[in-house]
Amino acid sequence: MTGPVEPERQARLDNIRTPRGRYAKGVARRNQILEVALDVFATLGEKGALIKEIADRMGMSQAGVLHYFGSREGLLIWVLGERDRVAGEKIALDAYGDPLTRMADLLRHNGDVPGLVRLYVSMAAAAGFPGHPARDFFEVRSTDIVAGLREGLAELQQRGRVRPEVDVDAIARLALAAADGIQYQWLIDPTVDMGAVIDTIVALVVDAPPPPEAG
Amino acid sequence: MTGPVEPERQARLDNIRTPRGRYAKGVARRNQILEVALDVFATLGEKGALIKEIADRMGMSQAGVLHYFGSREGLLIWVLGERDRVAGEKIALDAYGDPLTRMADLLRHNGDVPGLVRLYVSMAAAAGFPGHPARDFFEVRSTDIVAGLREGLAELQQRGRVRPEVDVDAIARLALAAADGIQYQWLIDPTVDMGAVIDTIVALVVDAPPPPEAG
DNA sequence: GCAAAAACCCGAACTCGGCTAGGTTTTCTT
DNA sequence: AAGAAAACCTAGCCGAGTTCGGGTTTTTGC
Repeated sequence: MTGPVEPERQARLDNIRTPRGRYAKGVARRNQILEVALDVFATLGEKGALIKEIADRMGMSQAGVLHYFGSREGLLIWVLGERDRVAGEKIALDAYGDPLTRMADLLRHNGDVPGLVRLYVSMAAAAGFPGHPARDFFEVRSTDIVAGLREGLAELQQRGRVRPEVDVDAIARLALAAADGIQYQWLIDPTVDMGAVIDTIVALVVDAPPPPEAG
Repeated sequence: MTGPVEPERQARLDNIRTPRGRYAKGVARRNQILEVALDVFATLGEKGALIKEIADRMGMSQAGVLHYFGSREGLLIWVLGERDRVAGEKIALDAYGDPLTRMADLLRHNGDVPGLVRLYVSMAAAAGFPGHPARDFFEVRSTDIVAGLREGLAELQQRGRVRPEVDVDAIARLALAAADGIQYQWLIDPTVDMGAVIDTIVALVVDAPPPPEAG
């Protein structure tokens, strides 16, 4: 997210004492913590993801972990961001089909990591509180997702695979809501097929692609 | 929910000591606590809903409150049930239109009680954990809702207001997922119209009612 | 009506987890 | 090599839920 800034030069000119930034060891450690935390959340869930647990696995103290993230919630937010980044990479690979089908794929992939789904859902709930540190994260995130879906759907609409009377903005919002909702539906009943919900939307809205050069 | 049982007679015959059940004062107090808790959650949200706060408003001690519910989570579950009950009563009054439109109404009504929505969402997330005491509650609840929707939609389908090729079961699940998802969408952006998402589904699936006895 | 039983309810201690303060060690810069 | 800042630890505080023992109030059987 935030790469290492380098305000040293300008600050030097201003004769202002500049912070050094993290040491090499520090950034490595920080990434390790993130990795471990991701794993802990995935297996133990948020409830079991005590910073004590993470610290133990890292072979360091609680305070040591806190040193990097300030608070437990701070760590949580970074874990979410990391999860998004990883998922984003994965989805970028097989970037075929319409945006909704891609979303369905992503959801099915989420079926492998219940701990993270749980973390995501509970963080989202907590972030609903005004002033919550993660609120920004989710706000940006959902805005981006809706925008992406709308764009993709509008393109399909221009190509004639979505009927012109369909309100692509409404569909985009519906898809996001359904995707979010089905995840915690799935948490209490793991037999539900998360992708199917999005498929339902696709079936209602997206027409089959035209036969390849009928002739 | 659980009325005062009366196994005294049989137990007497068996010469077994029977529990007395709650006293009149007890059930009254319990209901008061539930009412207060509902209000506290609605205004302060789950984070601020300390049992200390509820106890203070009741003019009693934390332990006193706990006496009735065993644990904080126990209380939370009862609050959710109570909220469902109240909402159910309200929706029963204006029981017009198709089931989806009724659901949209309910969602819009939820816009008045952000604290409860927050509680619901975060509890649902927590209940995702295996063995969580609230898991049962949510399981039964969503099963019931999906069944109700499916039934209502099937009826509409028979009356010809839903096209025969539509999979009512899939739509029911989609609607529930969308309803759940839009709620926490709304938590982080209160400007979204929660009902609109369901309306989108209605627009896709439900045809206009036939003109009243044309001719 | 009068015990006795059971529910009611409190004060106080205990637990557990996040967080802070402050000091010590390690790493980097010059 | 020296000094400054990051890395990291120990110790302890604090807030919130939970437990426990015991006293008080309400019911109920006789």
